[in-house]
Amino acid sequence: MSAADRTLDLLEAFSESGKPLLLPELARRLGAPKSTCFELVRTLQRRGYVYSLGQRRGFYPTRRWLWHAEIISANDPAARQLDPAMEQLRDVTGETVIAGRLQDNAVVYVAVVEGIHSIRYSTVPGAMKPLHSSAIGKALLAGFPNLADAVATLPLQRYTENTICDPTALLADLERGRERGYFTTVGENVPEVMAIACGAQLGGDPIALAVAGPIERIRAAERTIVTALHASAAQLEPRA
Amino acid sequence: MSAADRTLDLLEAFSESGKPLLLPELARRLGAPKSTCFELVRTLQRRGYVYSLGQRRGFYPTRRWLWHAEIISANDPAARQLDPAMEQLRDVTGETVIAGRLQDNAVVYVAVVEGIHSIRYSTVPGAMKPLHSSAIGKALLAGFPNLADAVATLPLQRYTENTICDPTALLADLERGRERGYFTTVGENVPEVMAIACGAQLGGDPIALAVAGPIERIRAAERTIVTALHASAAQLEPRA
DNA sequence: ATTATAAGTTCCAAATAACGAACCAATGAG
DNA sequence: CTCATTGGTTCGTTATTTGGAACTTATAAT
Repeated sequence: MSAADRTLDLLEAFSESGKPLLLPELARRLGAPKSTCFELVRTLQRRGYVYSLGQRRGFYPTRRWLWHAEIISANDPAARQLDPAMEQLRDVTGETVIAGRLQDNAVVYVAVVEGIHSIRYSTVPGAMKPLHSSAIGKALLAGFPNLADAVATLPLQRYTENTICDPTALLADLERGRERGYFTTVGENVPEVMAIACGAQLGGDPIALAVAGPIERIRAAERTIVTALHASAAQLEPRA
Repeated sequence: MSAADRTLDLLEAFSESGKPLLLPELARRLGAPKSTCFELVRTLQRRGYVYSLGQRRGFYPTRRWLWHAEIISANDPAARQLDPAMEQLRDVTGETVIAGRLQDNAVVYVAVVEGIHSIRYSTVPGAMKPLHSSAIGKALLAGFPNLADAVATLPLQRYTENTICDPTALLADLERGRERGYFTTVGENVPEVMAIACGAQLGGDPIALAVAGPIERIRAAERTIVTALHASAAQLEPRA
């Protein structure tokens, strides 16, 4: 395993633990020997990305990560493309708009623009959702070439009474989505929440856009939302 | 050079460029062969930390960095130690309080608590200052074992008419600071701004605390500020 | 004080990633 | 349409890093 992976593992380990870690504990979390972690920590320390709390009091990442990450995020060209499209979508629908992409057999929300209603679907960038019970997940799944195989390997865990846990039913649902050009979840992941999604391209990578909110409001505006979604998706990749 | 270093180099390269980079350009910035960068980018892409803008349109880091960095920074125990001490210092002095550490022959502000006056020294965490013209820089310099050599290698760039650009004069100033236990700048970096700083330890790493504001106010309160600074510095490292 | 425990550090053989060159493919110019 | 340019990708050898065990040092308990 590469040291780059190790570095990311370390970042995630501290992000998850939320507290300083001692070398053996870090080693346990990274699944690496102490000596390897030692070397890694030493490198990051030399570069000012990790500091020591003192002898036997553990290590912790510095704000240098945040510093660079903020600058990078502020200049993110994807966000520059995405944000206008998503804000327009929010303005047309009034509902929360989400962009998601695939990551390790799950959906990760890469951008969120919250709706205008006080009762609205509320979430954060970075949140992760299962593929089979989120509208974005379905839209992304539908892009798979060998769909049946993909579906067969998914856990299809149940989240609500509406969750589709049967592979055949899920395939049918996806097929229906493909035909009409959009995908929905109706309380399949979070009760009371309905979302409509369609696939899009962001710089070659497949993503999906979704509009989410209370079931009644979304269902009532389904036509409008679908039209707006398709327009936004098309707007994102004008040259594809 | 380790892949961990390479990963940090990449983060910094994107932070500095502020725009997507093509593989050859990235390789140039990292000082590494294309193939190495390719492998690195591929790894980061697989982990969701970098995305491709599309064929020949370059790569860019995702918000996943920000996501983790924010969580980590929110739980930073150094900030937890530092913030109370700095807030207390702010309450006693009424002025802006800064904590800084060394980074690549410069001071970087790691934490800032702004003062209560409407006319006050105002800055942000992450700001960088030269060693020879900032109070924090002087306090950190004074911790160097071979001080004369260190001073000799510094550029000593002029910022204001008060900036000390002569190595001998700077050494004398530092020596005076060592004797009395605190360091000052009086309009040497920013006109009208005076700061008083002293060294401290934060988990073994040397840092410095400073109180900064308009020259007259700081000078008038010099005694009070120095006492409060020493108390805070001692409070930070109770067991050193 | 003494000892036990566990963190931090070093070392060397074995595994792995880095490097450079060569190759493929997409864009843009003529 | 063809060709030149250049970004992206692969491959095998070389050099590094990794990983286990052994060692040192600091804390905690007796």
